[in-house]
Amino acid sequence: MTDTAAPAADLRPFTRSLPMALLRAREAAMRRFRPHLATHGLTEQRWRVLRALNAAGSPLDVGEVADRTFLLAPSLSRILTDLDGLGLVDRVADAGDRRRALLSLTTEGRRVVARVAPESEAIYGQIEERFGADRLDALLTDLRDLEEALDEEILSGETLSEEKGTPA
Amino acid sequence: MTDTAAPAADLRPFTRSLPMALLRAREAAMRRFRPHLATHGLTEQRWRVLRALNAAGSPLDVGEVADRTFLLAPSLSRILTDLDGLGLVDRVADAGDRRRALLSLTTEGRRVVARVAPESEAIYGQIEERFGADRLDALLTDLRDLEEALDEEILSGETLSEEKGTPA
DNA sequence: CCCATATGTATAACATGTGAACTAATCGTT
DNA sequence: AACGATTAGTTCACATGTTATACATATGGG
Repeated sequence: MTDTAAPAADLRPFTRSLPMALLRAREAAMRRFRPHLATHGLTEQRWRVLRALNAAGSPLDVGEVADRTFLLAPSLSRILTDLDGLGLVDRVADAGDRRRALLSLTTEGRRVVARVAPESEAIYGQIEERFGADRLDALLTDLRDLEEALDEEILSGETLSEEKGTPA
Repeated sequence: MTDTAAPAADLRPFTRSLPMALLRAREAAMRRFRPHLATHGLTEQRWRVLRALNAAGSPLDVGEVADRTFLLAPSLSRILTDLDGLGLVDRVADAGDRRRALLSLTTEGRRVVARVAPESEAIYGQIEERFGADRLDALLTDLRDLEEALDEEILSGETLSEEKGTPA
């Protein structure tokens, strides 16, 4: 009695679902990076943290790193404990605001980045080659546009009551 | 000692990283769906399983559902236990091949799909409206192309110099 | 000063992602 | 029929995602 054939509702097939398409494309890309990172004992997320600190050059607080790596605070908190334990990242309390923890790469952390970066960029080069560098560039622009379009005013009519209140 | 300013390596900034762009765009989309699904006690992944079974109309085995929902076997196994426990999905052993478990929606499962589908499609309509239906269509095509380009010969090729250095 | 509130970060609890090992059933060969 | 190899699914172990909550320090009135 549970295997009748009539669908209960009309739903867009997965092949036309944006979240599924984004997930699949991302997974196709990550399948190329993950084995490489794994040989260096890194996960994708740990690598994102190392990259962010490397690019910054100067210490960042946890919130900054969360924004730049697009990691949620609980995940980042665990990852920092791990990277600290591995001796790749240094955590020191901010002297001016002791709620903040300032993060920086250790010497060993920089060494790991220097070792992983070239091959990581090489893999990226392969992706550019396969899909076309110009087309990839256009895709990145589209994705950025999409993100901006979707991030605006996320719930219809819910908030935005913070406006100046001046009657129309 | 750990806060010198010179980056250890040249790395593409996150703003030009394909995996990050895909992740951010997907998250922007999912932020719109998640609250809706949560009000029905559904996670994104459970909803994908219900959709797949609904679209199929006839029972599917676990492997088929894994392929269609793009879920890995361990995740799907747990999710099926949950959906079974919730009374939304039925699991019966295949008579012809007793390794297989045949999955179908229960009556209650179909009821949930019928309840969730309309609003889910409405949210999708909002996304189309914001980004442009035609542009979204083109994006889906690009993403499909990208996936195909990256999935080719990744298993057999071993194109990358697989240096067997000792894992750090 | 004292307190209420806000902010930065961490922890808890549960669900999923990921790679590996495991179990049970089937298949192909002999 | 026996047996090794395959296949479908599950389970394990650990890392991350997601939401809610806790905790500490800062900040802004009274």
